Amino acid sequence: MKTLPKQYDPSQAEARIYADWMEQNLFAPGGRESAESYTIVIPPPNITGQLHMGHALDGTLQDILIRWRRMQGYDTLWLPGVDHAAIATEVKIVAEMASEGLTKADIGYDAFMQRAWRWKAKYGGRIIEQLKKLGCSCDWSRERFTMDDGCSRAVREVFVNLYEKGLIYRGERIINWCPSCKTSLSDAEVEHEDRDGAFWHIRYPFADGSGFIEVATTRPETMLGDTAVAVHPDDERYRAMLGKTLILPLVNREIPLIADTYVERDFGTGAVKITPAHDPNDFEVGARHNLPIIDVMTDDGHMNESAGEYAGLDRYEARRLIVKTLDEQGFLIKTEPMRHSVSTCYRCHTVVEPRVSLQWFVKMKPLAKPAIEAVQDGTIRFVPERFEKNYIHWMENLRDWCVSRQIWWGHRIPVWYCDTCGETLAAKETPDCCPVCGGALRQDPDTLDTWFSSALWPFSTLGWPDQTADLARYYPTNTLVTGYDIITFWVSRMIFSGLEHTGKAPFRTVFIHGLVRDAQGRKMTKSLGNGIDPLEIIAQYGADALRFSLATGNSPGNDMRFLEEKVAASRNFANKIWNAARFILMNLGDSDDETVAPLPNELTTEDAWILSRQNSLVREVTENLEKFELGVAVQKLYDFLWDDFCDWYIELVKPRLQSTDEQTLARVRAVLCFVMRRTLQLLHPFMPFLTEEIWQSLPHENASIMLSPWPLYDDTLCFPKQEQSLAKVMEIIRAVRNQRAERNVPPSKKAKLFIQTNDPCDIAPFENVMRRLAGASEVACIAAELPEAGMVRVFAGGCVVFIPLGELVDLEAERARAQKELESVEKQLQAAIAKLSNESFVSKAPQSVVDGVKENVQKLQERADALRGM
RNA sequence: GGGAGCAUAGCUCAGCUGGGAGAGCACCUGCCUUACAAGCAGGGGGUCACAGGUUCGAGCCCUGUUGUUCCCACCA
Repeated sequence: MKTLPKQYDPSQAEARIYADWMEQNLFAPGGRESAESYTIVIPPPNITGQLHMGHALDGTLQDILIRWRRMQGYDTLWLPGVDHAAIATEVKIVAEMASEGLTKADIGYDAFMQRAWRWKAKYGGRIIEQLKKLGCSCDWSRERFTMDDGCSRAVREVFVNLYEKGLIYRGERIINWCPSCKTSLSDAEVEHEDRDGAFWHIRYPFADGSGFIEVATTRPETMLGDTAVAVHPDDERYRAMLGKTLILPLVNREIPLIADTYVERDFGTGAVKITPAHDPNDFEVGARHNLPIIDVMTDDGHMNESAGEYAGLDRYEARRLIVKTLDEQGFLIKTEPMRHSVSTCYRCHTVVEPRVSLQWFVKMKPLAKPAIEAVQDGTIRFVPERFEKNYIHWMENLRDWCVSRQIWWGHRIPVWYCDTCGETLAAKETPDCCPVCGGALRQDPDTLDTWFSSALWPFSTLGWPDQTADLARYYPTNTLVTGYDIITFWVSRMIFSGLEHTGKAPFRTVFIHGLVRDAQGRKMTKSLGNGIDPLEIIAQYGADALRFSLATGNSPGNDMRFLEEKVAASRNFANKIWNAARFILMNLGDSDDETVAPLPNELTTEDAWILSRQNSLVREVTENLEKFELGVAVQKLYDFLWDDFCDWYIELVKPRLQSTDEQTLARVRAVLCFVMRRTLQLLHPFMPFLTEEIWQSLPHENASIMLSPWPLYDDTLCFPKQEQSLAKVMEIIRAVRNQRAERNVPPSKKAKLFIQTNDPCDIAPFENVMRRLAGASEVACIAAELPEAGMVRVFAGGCVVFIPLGELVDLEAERARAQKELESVEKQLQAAIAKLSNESFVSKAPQSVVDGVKENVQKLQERADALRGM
């Protein structure tokens, strides 16, 4: 006889089991040529640090899906990898260098890149190890990196293709500039937050001395770059002044007063200073009016030489000084406090500075159209559906995508310039010399937005642009699992990229989950220091417990709070299953160790009951998984295992396990093992380690539970009649327990049970069970009511149960209790009768509902009659 | 300025296409009943935010209100 320790110890089991899976190469697809494929590509974690709880959730959900599909027989591929996370990583490396007193300029490009690759090796590797600890069954042989050779090739291919189609262009535009990261950002990479600021009203005098015009601004330092003031053409207040010239205070530059419909008459003073170099709207106004563009800032947020005496000052210092000077010179009219939106960098949260510069852009309109259609026509489906609206709205309002970045860590833009003849060349392979004049070439120094390569992830990782076997087999992928926070960054770009470059949508379903928050509902962030390390949780409670608690009570698209108590509860659940397995093992005969016994031909009521319940469970869990209702599925598994199987079935079966009859024993053992095995299979995607560990201990056919087939609903295991019978028995036991507990009857004190029933055959086989579970000394089925007084009388399962509890029975109290119960029953009865006498209810409600009420009336009636008899 | 989510037991949350208000934790009572005290049995606790509406019937559908969170948006 095998035995297991009393408590499940994940820390000793998990590493061993994972190593075993790897040894047997169970994660890689293949060997199922005739099967349909099922593919998930991992949202590649950034190499900036380590796994956080969000990754743990993301990984758990993917692993549940992939393990389930694998057991269903699909040829499953879960393709892992990590993302170079251009800006984020560069910022980290620069910070690390700063702590050593070094800068990028100090060490130069090559040394910096070496350092970055070392960083990648270290942190990329760490993240992979963490995913393994979680139990993720990725095909590690296909692990990819967004900057590996294959992905880099795909990036060049895409860039050049887009360039040749005219969908990528270089132009001088106003873009978002992060003065801290010193690079351009795309619109998506800018966050907006409301901050308290001020609205400064400034006097701009006319050159001819005929007074002044009042402008209001939140960023006075940009006035140094003003090249006009604009008013609305129909604004009566200013119409007469149009065409006049103003003198820009502090700078003494002459600038025109122009008219443009962009100006809102009701806002501020109705007169707007126009700074084409530092405001996107002003840039457009400037373009319409041919205004000069005067850039007054440097790339790190300081004032440049065009700022005259303010040159060299930080932009905020310059702001203070300018306001002060304006005030001193009488130009400042007033300062009103104003809360307004400022744009910040999504990586470092520095206030972004709009800036005119030469950048590469992807033309979005033509790419967005098919990407919108693919979602509208259902080619791609979001779960939950509501995110489709988000996505479509965003795609419909896209501006061109600024893809060039002024940082080193990333994909170099595959464009070369010939300084000799001025040729610009976009090429997939690095050219030797200018194809036009043979002169020397200089590659564009910029790199690409990190999302440019992530956008290609579903196909670049499968070998594209080559038509590889993997690409043919596993692309398009099936399910993309990710958080709603990167729909715009990533999901949308994968969709239009997939459609444009492969002609196919990259995935069928986008399964969206929410954020994992802390116990107070706050986002877990480094600055708050409220992050919880998944590895510590795993070390303490086990990966299964973590996975289980992340899956439980989590509904698609909704945020969840992380509570350690929940993990503890999951750990308890794991231990519960462990002990159920222990119990089964203890009761197996020596010969049962290795052989899987078939289900017996003859089933007892409780056998049929548990098999039937489980059969329903199989159907429901499968349906829930198909609908991505993972949280519902896992709850059902919990309820079945703990309540039905442990609390009832195992208890019901204990008397039979005392039997000395080999056949009886064999039958119970077979059912126990069968149910346990099948439930483990259903649970395996959620708790892979524990289920494998137990699977190995029990008689089993497949070498690993991973190789076992997903259970199927089985018509021959459906026993509604036995389910009903057992429900009746359970109800009786519960009612008796309740009465005993209410009266504080000590467990040692047994009492005889008289059960008045029309179907004694349903009850008789459970005499032993009732002795154990209901404190019965013996059980007698009777046909008619017992005339004797001094008994507790309860109604349960359509029966009346009489319990002689001797001196514990207080007749008066019994009568009072009966009276109270009668009142309640009559109330219910009246409500039910009223329902039935409602003509429209009877005619309009479904028959099954009406029948249910009728049945209920019958029961209540019987019960009321009996109660009146007391 | 648009759009979305959430509001259910003391806490954290489930609740699929309308018909029984639920789970875990916490709380109270009694149990070391030879699988499990990380356990067993029993129990208390909810006008399902508010107000209308649709329906035989609403936590669920519709409208509005309040509170809250988030996304999008170039009003200086």
